[in-house]
Amino acid sequence: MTPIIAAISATIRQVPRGRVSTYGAIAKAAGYPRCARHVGRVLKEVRGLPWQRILGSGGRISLRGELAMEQRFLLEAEGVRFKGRRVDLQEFEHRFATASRQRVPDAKGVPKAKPLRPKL
DNA sequence: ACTTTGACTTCGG
DNA sequence: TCCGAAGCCAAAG
Repeated sequence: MTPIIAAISATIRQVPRGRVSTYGAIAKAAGYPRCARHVGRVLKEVRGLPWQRILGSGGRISLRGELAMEQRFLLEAEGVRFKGRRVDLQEFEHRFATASRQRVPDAKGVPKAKPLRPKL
């Protein structure tokens, strides 16, 4: 379990029944903005997560085939309503309390502090 | 150290 | 609204 996977898993678990979040929002809340793809990776690998509550940008389901149908079914079963092919995020998106924890809390000393985006 | 791999996102047409 | 391309970045091999 790498730190990023742990952080993302924990963040996903914070989304309550009847609410949803997005890959990008989870990534940001977990302290890893721009790592939306990793959220997908975690959802696939880690078992026991409320995977159905995570949607793509705009509240659209980004899965294909039967999984997509199942996701929609599960969400509607817990009270999340769809407007066409998407969920109204204004109404159902979960707001994380502490907006965003910042980065990985270093376990040891604080030796390597590299700029987040060296390249700008 | 390098390449491939995504349950992604944004932008143009 | 629906693609395609480009950008993204840690993990895995």
